[in-house]
Amino acid sequence: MNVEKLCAGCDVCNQKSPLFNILTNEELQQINGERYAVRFRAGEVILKQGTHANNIISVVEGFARMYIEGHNDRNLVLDFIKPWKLIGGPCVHLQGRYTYTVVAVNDTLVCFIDGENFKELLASNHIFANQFISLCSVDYNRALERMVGLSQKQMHGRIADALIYLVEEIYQENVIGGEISRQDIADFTSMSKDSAIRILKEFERDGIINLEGRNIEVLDNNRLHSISVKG
Amino acid sequence: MNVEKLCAGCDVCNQKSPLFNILTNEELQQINGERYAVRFRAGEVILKQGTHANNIISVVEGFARMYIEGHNDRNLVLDFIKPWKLIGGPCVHLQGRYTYTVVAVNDTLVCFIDGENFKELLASNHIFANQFISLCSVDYNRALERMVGLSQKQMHGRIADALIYLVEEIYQENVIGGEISRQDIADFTSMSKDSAIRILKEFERDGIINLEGRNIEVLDNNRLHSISVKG
DNA sequence: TACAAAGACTGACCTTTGTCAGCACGACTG
DNA sequence: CAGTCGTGCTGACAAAGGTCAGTCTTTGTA
Repeated sequence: MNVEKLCAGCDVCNQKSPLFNILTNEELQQINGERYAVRFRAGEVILKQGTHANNIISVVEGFARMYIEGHNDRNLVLDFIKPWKLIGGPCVHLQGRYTYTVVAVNDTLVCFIDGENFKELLASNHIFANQFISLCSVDYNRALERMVGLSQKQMHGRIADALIYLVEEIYQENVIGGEISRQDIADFTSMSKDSAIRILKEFERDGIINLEGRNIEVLDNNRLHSISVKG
Repeated sequence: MNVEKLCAGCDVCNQKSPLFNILTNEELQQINGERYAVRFRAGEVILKQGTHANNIISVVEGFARMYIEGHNDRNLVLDFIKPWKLIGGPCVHLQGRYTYTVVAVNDTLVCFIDGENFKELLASNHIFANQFISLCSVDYNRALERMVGLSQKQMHGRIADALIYLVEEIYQENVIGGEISRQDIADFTSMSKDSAIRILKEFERDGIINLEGRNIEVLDNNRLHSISVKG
């Protein structure tokens, strides 16, 4: 596969990635060295839980799902991934295995950045390191927040949280697209698929959302927020 | 209060803290500058969720509980804190508010390190920064693991996980001491106090543990692990 | 010493959530 | 065109877990 076709090189491409914005051309070439880009088709595994964490990946185009393969064949969806999400930092840093799997939902273009190169860059540029720590901190705080939500809210609140997150953070419009299945929503909110469907239908009957095939249109954002708070 | 009585200064004291081990005396004086130590009595709030995150705290002596104040007056215990745990990194880095509360369980001696000094040290010593990122990564991966456990395992598995963690990581002996109440265990495993008591009693009847007042003695570690895996 | 206040414990009951079986519908495929 | 596979959807039922009221211990304290 011709990598150059996919990506012109970090010094051009990464102007778009906010984290890489501050780097000089020399620094970009440092991570560009062993970098390679791969295009994944929908459904393909980008990164597999349990494999050795050699690379930090940067999502350039497309849409993916990041989840933990948990107990009793159940998955816990951690996040839905858009550009320019950086994945794998913590695992690479511990020189361990990836603790989650990432799968392409749509066709997705991904850059694999060598973990050691990335670490060297962190060591040589402390502003970059500082920004990386901030990114990790955001992820950490979000994980704590979800931990509380998943363990303390009941189904209505969890579904409301999921819809709010998808609408406000991921889609940034009122319609959640057909890429996301009912099973995805169930795995994101940690409930059975049947229960997720039931709650969605209930929300539809109450005029909070509108279901058209797989699409979910949010009609009453305020009510959703109030359900989220009530738990 | 005379701080010097509590702590002789970082250049002496922090030989014990693994993270601060690698620092030179000059670097230690840099964080020692605005550092102060405070002794908390059992039950006192060391750090309150929602207050401005100015300090990174390092627990020097004692035992504390770190929890999130969640929904419907329920708490989620994130961790039990021994020396030399460092707390507050992510929150300080985002220049935000603390997202959790830390309360002394026993009398506890704590060092408050100025967040800005700490960040400067991270910027000037990349080995230190690297170790700090590793610490954060461990916390992050642990949070993910707990997220899966709390949301996918049922009560027996969650109690087993809690007991294993307390015995192997916190107490490092077979007896979990009376500092930890049934409510703490309930808040750590995200269930009601009554349910936690029920499961503990059941484990006692099955000969897996022995309850003597508040103390919990683990008799059959293997069975505990097998319950943890089964979910 | 006696009383009060916490915390541990138990049983009965109720709510939430999962499971399972079955149907409907659209998208492939032989 | 028929078949089948994946997914959405529904109702009946079962299991898990929370709530509540009340009792029993322990501990601290006047």
